[in-house]
Amino acid sequence: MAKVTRDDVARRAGTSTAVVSYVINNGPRPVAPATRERVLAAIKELGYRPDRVAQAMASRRTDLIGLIVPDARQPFFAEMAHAVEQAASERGKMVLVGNSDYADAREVHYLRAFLGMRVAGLILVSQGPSETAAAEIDAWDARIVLLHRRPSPIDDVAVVTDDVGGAQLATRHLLEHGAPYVACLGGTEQTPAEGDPVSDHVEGWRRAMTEAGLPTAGRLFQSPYNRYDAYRVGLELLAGPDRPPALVQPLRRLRSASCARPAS
Amino acid sequence: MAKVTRDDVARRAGTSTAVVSYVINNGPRPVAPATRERVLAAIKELGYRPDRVAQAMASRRTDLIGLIVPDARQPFFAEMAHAVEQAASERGKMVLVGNSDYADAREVHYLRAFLGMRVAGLILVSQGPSETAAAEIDAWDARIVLLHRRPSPIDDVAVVTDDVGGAQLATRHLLEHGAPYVACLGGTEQTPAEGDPVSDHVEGWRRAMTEAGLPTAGRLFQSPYNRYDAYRVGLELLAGPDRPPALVQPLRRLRSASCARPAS
DNA sequence: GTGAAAGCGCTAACAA
DNA sequence: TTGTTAGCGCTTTCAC
Repeated sequence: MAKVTRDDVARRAGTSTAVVSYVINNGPRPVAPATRERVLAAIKELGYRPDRVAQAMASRRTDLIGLIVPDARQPFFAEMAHAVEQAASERGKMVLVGNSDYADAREVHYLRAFLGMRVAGLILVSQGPSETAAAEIDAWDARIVLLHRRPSPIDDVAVVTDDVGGAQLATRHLLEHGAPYVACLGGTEQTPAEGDPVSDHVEGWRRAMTEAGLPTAGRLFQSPYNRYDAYRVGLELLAGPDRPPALVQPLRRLRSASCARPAS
Repeated sequence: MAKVTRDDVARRAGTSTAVVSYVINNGPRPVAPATRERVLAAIKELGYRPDRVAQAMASRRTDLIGLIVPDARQPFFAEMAHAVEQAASERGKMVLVGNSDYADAREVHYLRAFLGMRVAGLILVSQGPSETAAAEIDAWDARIVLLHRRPSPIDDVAVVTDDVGGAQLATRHLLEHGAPYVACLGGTEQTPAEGDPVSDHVEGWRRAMTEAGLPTAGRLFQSPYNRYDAYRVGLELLAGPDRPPALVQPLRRLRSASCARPAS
């Protein structure tokens, strides 16, 4: 099937190519009802589909949203990706998904690729503080939003949960229910970076314990950063000789969110 | 930061715009080493990034791969999407992901949107036989591949597992291990469509039972099409009065695959 | 309300 | 090996 272009439609409808555009885009100029009908009929008869690439080229904007996540196989990010896709779809946008696999290089790779594709917007669930990523973002003054994590080198609008507050609330809640103390199972704490959800959870737990006058020493447990190991460590902990009376573990589930805007 | 175009680079390097293209694309014409150096230097100095949309427009091909799945939140499809993305990324392609959410309309929507975006290729994990989807595919003679499911109205290259054979093997295996009979937990069997993995699994189980001279009546159980309900039904079954001696349940995990090519 | 035409930034003939 | 230039299919300004 030979490609049908806007010119074919115009010819068939006996109008100019501009009018065809006006009909397709509902603007920017008005079109007489009768003309519009002729154009629509021609479009249907010819099976015309506008070429989105050409549209993007001429209008200088795409209908693409880029989404970079550490690993979309993880239920938390899978859920996130699905939600983003749904919201985008409702607004006539398509979503490019990239997995950074927790690697700086891949994060930068997708940043570069997506921005080069002139995405209308980019959502970045950063996998950690990365100077190269920050530099890459600066190079294109692009519309980007950080989600879930707010690594310090990148200074953009961010949508994050109140991780410190949440963990603090949870811990306080358990204490109020009579637990003598609360242990915390908090991921591998290497460089407790600000803006890292797990670090923030641990911080929230620490605050709640401290405000209750309880020591935290020896009550923070760690496991590799995935559900299987966390589960195993949790079981060991609960079955061991020093079974804690209560335990908080950072849940990876998006609920409410707060929005931080950079000074700019 | 004002947009840097290829023309700026050419001017800066003191060459023509064509040479800049030759350098960027490593062809189609050779470039003298010295000239190449000047161009590369100019690119770096100016922070030039080729506009992928313009490239696509001019070359009439994008670096986009479309992937349509029923629901990327499900581990099976999440795994699949990740694998596709990884393979695409290795080949310099980006992946557009669309969830059909098991709805014809959404499947067609993404088919139309992705093909309109002139994706270089499209992978469709169909959510079921759909005449409209088939029609949409025919409308664009596009490069598409069916994955996991091969609904009858769509006649394209398909990559699927041997679902009948797999279930048959599993059932036979259990019987050879001495099970008096094998029950099957097989999803909601509405219209046992050919090419639907679960229908095929059931068929495989049926064949193995039949070849062993065993009746299947009353031994096929059904549950809604998700892991939670399947788990519940499975538990009930195993705890009930008619606990079957052995049970096969279609696993949703990709292993080996066979490739069917249409007559064309 | 409609049409002519100038780009959008790049690729790839074709010419030199 | 390098340069010139005609498009790619569409949007949008501007004149009618």
